[in-house]
Amino acid sequence: MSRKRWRAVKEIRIADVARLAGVSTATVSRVLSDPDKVRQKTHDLVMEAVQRSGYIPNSTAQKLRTRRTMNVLVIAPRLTNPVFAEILRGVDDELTQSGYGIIIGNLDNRREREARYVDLALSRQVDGVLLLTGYIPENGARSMRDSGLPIVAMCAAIHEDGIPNVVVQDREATRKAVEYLARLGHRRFGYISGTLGSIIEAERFAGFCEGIAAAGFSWDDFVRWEGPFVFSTGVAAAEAFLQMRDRPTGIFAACDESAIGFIKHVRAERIRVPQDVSVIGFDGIEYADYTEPTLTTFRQPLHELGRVGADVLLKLIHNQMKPEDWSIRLPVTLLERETTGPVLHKDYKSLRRSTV
Amino acid sequence: MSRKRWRAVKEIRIADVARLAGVSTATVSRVLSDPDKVRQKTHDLVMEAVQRSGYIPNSTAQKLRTRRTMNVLVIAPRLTNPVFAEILRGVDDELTQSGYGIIIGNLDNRREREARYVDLALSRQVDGVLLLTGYIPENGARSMRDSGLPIVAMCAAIHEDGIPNVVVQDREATRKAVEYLARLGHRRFGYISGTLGSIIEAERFAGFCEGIAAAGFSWDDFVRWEGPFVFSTGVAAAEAFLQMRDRPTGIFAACDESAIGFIKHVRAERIRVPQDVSVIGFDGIEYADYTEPTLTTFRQPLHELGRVGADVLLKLIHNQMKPEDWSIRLPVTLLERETTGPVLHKDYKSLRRSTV
DNA sequence: ACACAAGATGTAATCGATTACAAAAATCGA
DNA sequence: TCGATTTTTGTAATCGATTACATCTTGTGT
Repeated sequence: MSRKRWRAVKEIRIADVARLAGVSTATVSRVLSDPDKVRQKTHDLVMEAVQRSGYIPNSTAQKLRTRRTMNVLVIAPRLTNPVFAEILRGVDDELTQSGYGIIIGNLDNRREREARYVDLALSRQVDGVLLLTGYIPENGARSMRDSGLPIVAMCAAIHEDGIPNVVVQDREATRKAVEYLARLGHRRFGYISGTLGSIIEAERFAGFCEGIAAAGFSWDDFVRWEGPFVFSTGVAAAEAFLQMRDRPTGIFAACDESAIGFIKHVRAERIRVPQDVSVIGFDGIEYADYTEPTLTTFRQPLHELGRVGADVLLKLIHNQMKPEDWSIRLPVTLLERETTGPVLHKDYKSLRRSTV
Repeated sequence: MSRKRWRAVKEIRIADVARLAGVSTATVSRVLSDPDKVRQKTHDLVMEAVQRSGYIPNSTAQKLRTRRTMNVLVIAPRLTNPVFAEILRGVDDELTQSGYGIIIGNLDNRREREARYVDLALSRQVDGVLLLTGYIPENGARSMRDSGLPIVAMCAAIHEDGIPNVVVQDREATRKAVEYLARLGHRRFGYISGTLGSIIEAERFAGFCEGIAAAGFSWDDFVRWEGPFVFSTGVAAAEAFLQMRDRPTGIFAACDESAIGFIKHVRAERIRVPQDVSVIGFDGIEYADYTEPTLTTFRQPLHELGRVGADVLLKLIHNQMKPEDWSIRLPVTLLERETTGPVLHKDYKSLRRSTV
């Protein structure tokens, strides 16, 4: 009994308001959703009853009847990575404006958690899905698409009919990263990967390889360190780097966090950045402004990406477009800062361990 | 017509499955929610129909009937701050296990956005609310509590009947921070605030003042720089700091991001940390491991905080406790790292501008 | 003042599940 | 085999709104 005390609050239903105002439930509903449909006098009458009773419509009942949940599911690989937090801000800005809510699906870098959110989507708890993740093959995306649910891919492009892509030109950017390093005189490269199996990593690595080829290098001219999009991947890469005889001098990291982890770790071992090794990141997160030295990186238009993605999803939900009409690729911009520079040891093909 | 193509997927209802299996909807429902209540044979029959039709229950209808939404609202001040992302991870881990979903309410540091989420909660879109924010006075929290909605405060403690607090001992920690700096020989202090008007900032500043008093100093022995919990607050503080004649040597920042912003900016002006100025942060975010020098800070048990808060909320939702039974205060631990050290200029009460 | 159109309101069906209660079927003991 | 008991299944009410359609009011033009 006493444990019920805090929950014992009477729920006011639309029928209560109707009775209080002496009208039908239909009229109350109309006052609340389409005031022009009722006479001013009735409107005031009803509104007073609403005020007096403190009525707030039960949104679940509304959802059932109108068949719109006014919620969108956002599936993200990891929330602690500011990249996704920032995209989410953009999404939020756009959706909030239209009265939509956000249900968050956080994979925490564990792919198997995806299934749960696919189920959630398929049980019609949401009107649409924004996919900030993507794995190869993309079964989750397909099954949601097949169920008729509007869905937008905002990781790297998912090449499936009925799934518009709102992505950045990461492939092109990564290619440019290699060219940029090559132009600075680098001849031996390092690639710090992102989450294996993710489409986004595949895209970036493909771009990297294109860059290697375009600059006239071969597969033997780079090493690849693997790991998810986190700080520690960069640290692990740094450890491997420090063990090498012929160390690369031009490093590209598929995300800023890895780049930061790498730099922190090699500097602790008295490797100078950029004099001994140049590092280029990807993302343009705010942290990268506060590292020492400040990180050269590609800035993704994260907030805009979020807004545009949400906007496309809303258009899809409102049937204002066909999915195939939309595939947007936003540009990324290179921020040349302090972690990249020309190769100093011109005679060496690479920075040898003994020179440190 | 063609624009409808992607949405033209027949929805399968429980009645369809019932017809397919030759039973009533009640039986289908029972098979799905309480299989022991039906005969094995019927069970198999129904399950086959479910499989064949690809039936997934409409969760909105379930919610309406059962009066449980299986969703929880989490109101957070800002998602790009990893503190909240990390707490959210803990919350997510706990809630996902119990089948609950998370609706995110991101204030983006703008207090006026709170109203929207209070409405969302009051319209019964969620079964409970986790409040990672809190302002003075706490009207939002009160009105949700009054409506009978389970709610847990996870910012600093909200002192209201019916609202359990799951918080960290930030007041005590902040007091210790001052004592720690005093023990290192610092005599003049700086306090970089968090978001003004937030309960959490009030708590930390109160702790700071307690520390000042406890260590035998007066109001004249510290300066306070104000701003929200972001990097740029630290930068602004650094700018003010650089303009001062009698600079403090012991700085406490109410969050790690501000501390990092401060350090970055003063180091760019050739102030050495910790030789010229000691800085102590609060939060223990991952990025604080990667700054140079590494940040001395208080580590909040963020993930645990999230788990415990979610756990308390679930107990509340399931009526397994009364709110007043629970107020939990988790300890924070001081991580002594590289941004704090003894005062070098013993003769000076503070670091004068000319000595730089 | 009357006929008719336009506007306001009410009645009742509907969204898609769960579940109390009733009815039917299966099980059991004598 | 029969009646009593237990188990399984079905019928229909219910959750709380929206909205198509019917009905009743009001307003307009003649």
